[in-house]
Amino acid sequence: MSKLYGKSKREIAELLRSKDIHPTAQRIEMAWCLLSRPQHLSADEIRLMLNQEYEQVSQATVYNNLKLFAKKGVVQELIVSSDRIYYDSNPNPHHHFLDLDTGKIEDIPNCALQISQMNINACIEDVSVIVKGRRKQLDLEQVHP
Amino acid sequence: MSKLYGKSKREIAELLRSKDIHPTAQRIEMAWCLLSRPQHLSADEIRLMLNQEYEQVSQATVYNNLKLFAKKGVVQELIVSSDRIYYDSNPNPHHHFLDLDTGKIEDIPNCALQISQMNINACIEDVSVIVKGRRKQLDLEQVHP
DNA sequence: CTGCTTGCAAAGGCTTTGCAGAACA
DNA sequence: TGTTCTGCAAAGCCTTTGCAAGCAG
Repeated sequence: MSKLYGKSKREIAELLRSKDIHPTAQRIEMAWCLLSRPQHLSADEIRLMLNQEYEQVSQATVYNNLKLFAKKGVVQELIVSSDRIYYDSNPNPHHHFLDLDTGKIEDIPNCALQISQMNINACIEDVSVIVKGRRKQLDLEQVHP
Repeated sequence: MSKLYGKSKREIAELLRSKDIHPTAQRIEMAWCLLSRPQHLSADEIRLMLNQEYEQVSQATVYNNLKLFAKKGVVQELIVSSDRIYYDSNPNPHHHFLDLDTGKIEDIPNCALQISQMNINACIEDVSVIVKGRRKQLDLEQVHP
């Protein structure tokens, strides 16, 4: 399995093809931007990032392709608040921490959270854990600035 | 601690007062309906239930009071899909199962799901687990009708 | 040439809000 | 009498969709 992040655009095109997605210029830009590192972005954040210098991708295309990416397993839709959908550049199963102070979403490493028991009479397709909290202030200077 | 469900309207009024909510007619109807049993309802489902026979509560009031109930801990906001917010009549911490066939949300008893390990450097305020899956067909007649 | 994509604009759906009138203490 | 609450209508916001034009194989 190749690296997850920091792919070249050529590699991105290949990844898209491998997921049965026709690699158009817009899609390559979007995936390249999203998959540059672990991150959690809304459709609008992605559109703004892409169009900073000049208009590269339209709003409709951003929305449509994000849905497509999620369906094909390139990224993961993340439902943490009711305002908007976030897209997680890590498509593999893992859990999330929402920092209530900053609103930022972070991945929880699988080693940091384990579900020990699950007695549910069903074919389970997905388990998502969302932990909400506030980062501890380890730095005393923040208390006495 | 008194029973959670099936309260009389008088008891509902008392519950609301205990949560620092002025018990108006509309609020009592809403809470009485919601807290009649364990359930997960959207704002619109609640409005429809309340107004089946005659207009009791307006849309704006339903939305405003649900937000108020959630803030005061009478019910719990449930974010499982991006389309709408659900309100859970059980305000205590627990987890949820989403049936992908029916779209119905069910509570997962705490005994059926346990998190064994959680190494997160933060003050945790909430942990929500959403399990998505399909109920197993235990009835063979459904396979050979 | 044909099917897929893009992008604009409009529509859709849920939720929030401004405001006037009603209810209540 | 003053504050709180309700309800109507409109606005807001994110997202989806219809459709014509563009692009690619």
